[in-house]
Amino acid sequence: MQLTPQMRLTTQRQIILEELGKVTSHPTANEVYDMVRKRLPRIGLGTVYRNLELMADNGIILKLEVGGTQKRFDATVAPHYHIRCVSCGKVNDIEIPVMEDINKTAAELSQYQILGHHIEFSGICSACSSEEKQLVN
Amino acid sequence: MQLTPQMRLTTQRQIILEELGKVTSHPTANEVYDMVRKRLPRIGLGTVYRNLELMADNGIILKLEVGGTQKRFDATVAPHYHIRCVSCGKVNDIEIPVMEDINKTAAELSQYQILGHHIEFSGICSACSSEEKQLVN
DNA sequence: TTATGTGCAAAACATTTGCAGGAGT
DNA sequence: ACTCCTGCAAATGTTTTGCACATAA
Repeated sequence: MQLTPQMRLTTQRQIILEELGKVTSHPTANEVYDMVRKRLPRIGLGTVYRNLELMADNGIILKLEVGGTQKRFDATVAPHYHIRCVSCGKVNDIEIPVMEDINKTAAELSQYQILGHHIEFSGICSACSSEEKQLVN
Repeated sequence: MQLTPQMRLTTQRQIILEELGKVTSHPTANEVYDMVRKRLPRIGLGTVYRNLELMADNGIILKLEVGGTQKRFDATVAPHYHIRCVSCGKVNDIEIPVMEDINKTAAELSQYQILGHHIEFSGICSACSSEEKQLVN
């Protein structure tokens, strides 16, 4: 997708951005669609996909290419890391300091022009581990 | 998918594993299918998916949930990190020492039971950056 | 006014699954 | 023999796209 300097501020885009900003849950495109549809019942899923993609390309939001089958979106563009529960699939932020220096290390140890990095932890969230205990009993 | 202790050694499984072991390119399921089909022309894509999934669950291979639309598979199960070219989409290993300690840090700073982590760098590979130069000229 | 954006529906991909027949143990 | 596994094809799930109409600038 292209960076279009003349990107119009449409109602759909405003509301997508507002709704994404309200949550910390890193929703999938379909979840954003459901949230937005409460306010704009006639919006199309294609519009949601197109605009999330466009905003991600323009650095307004973050597209997370994490584990699981669907892409997720995040209104927080400042660098940070994520943790995914292997049991329920939910993705959360994790408050670990960002390692700025490893990009330099990576540049030295590879033939690539490094653009960035992302860390994804995997684990079991507290909600799922208490469920697990209940099942065992 | 389940861990079945009585997992049979079929021709299909042997060949999938052999072919995956031959390459360092982290192929997608479809690419594995193409490789395997040269030796087993009647194998089904479903069989490839089923077996890659099964082997990943048993720790025989690694399933990479990296950027891009498709999952990728890796015969090297020892912990290591990856780098993806944002231009051509290829995924390579990157020889950066694995940080074992950050799992502990993550456990302290979160409510999760940490199982592991993965780092994915993004950048532009040397092949793509030389192409880029040619296009500019 | 006019280029850009939207809704809708179809298409394109990626992956999973049901089932009848085949093969490993 | 008795499971487990495979090939095939259909189903499912996710994302992209074509197009006629709508709308922001």
